[in-house]
Amino acid sequence: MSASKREELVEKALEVFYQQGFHATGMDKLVAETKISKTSMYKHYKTKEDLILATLKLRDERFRENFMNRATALSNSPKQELIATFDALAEWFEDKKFKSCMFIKASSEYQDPDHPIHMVSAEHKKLLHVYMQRLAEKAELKNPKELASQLQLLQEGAIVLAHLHGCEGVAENAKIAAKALVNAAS
Amino acid sequence: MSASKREELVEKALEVFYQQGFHATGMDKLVAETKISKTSMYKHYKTKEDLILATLKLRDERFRENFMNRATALSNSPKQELIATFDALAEWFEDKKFKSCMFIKASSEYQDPDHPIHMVSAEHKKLLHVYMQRLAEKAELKNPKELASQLQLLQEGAIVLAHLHGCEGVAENAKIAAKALVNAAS
DNA sequence: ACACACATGTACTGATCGGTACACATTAAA
DNA sequence: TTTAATGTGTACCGATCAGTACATGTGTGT
Repeated sequence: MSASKREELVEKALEVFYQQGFHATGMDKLVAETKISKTSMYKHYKTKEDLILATLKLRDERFRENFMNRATALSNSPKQELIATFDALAEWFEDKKFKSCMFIKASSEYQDPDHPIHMVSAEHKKLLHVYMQRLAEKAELKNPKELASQLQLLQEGAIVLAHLHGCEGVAENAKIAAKALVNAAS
Repeated sequence: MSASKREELVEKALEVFYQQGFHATGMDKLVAETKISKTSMYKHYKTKEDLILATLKLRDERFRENFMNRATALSNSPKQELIATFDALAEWFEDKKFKSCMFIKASSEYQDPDHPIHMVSAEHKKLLHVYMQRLAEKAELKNPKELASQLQLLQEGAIVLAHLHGCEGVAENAKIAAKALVNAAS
C-alpha cells in the first residue's frame, strides 16, 4: 500500500474532479490517467465518494493556506488583510486553470444538506468565515461576525460571476464594495 | 406532437434537474416520472442537452419574472426596489424546495465557457444585471453599472451560502450590506 | 371502409458507470 | 526453499447511461 501511489491518486483525482466535475469523471478515467489499477484505488478508498472526500480535504487545506498566505503577504494590518483577500481572489481568477470553487461545485452536485460531500463543503466555507471574523476582531471593527459574513458574500459572488463571465473586473469591483463595508465598520 | 405533453415533459424535467442535478438525472427517470415515452421525448428534443436548454430557458423566464415582480411589489421606488431584491431572495430561500440557483449549478456541471449550457447560464446572470443597472439608473445613483455589479455579487454570494449553510440571516445580512452600498451611491 | 401519415410505447443498442472476482507477482518469515 | 500474506492488474459484473429500431396505435382525408 505504497503511500506515494495513494498520493499520486488523490493528486490526480483532485485535478480531474476540479476540471471535469464529479459525476462526469468516472473511475476508469482516473485509471487511464494515473496508471494505477482500479484494484489499488479501491484498496485505498472504499468508494468513489471516499476518494472525493479525500480530495476535498486536501483541497480545503491547500486552498485556505494559500489564500490566507497571499492575503497576509499583500497587506500590513488585519484591516488591510481583509481587503487584500480580494487581491488574492483576483490572482486566483487570473489563473488559466481557474474553474470556480471546488466546494461550490461539489455542493451543486451533492445537494442534500446531510450528504458528507455537502457537509465538508459547508465546513470549508465556515472555516473561511472564521478566518475573516478573526481579522475583523483584530482590526477592532464593529460587528466583526456580520462584517465577515458580508465580505464572504462578496467573495462567493465574485467566484461565481468570475466563473460565469470571466474574471475581468470582478474581483476589483468586489474589492471596492469590500472597502466601503470595512470603512463603514471602522 | 401534442404541445401539452411537450409542456408536461419540460415542466417535470425542470423540477427533476433542479432537485437532483443534470448528470445525476437520467432520461429513464424522466420516462418513469412523466409516463411519456422515450421516443416522444426524443421527438420533441433531439438530445438531453436540448431538453436541458429548454428547461433553462423556461426557468430563466419564470425566475426573472417572479423575482422582478416580487421586488417591485415590495417597494415604492427604484432605489427601494434595488434593496427589495434582497427581500425577494429571502422569500425564495425560505421555500423548502429551494436548492440554490439552477444556473450556478448548471455552470458547475458544464464548465466549459463555450458550452451552450454554460452560455445560457451566463446570459441569465447578465439579464439580471441589466435589470438592476436600469433600476440604479432610474434611481439616479452614482456609477449604476458598478453598483449593479456589486449588488449582484451580494446576491450570488447569498444564494451560494444559503444553499450551503441554510437560509438563516443570509439574505438579511446581504440586505444590510446592499443598503450601505446604495446609500454610498446616493 | 380504406389508406396513409404520424404519434407513441417497447425493447433494444453499444458504451460506460461504480465496484469486484480472481489470477498472478512480490515479499518476508520459517 | 517453502509457505503464507499481501499488493497489483485484468477481465469481468449487473446496472444504468444516452439514444434508436421497429412494431403498434391513432387520427384524417377520401
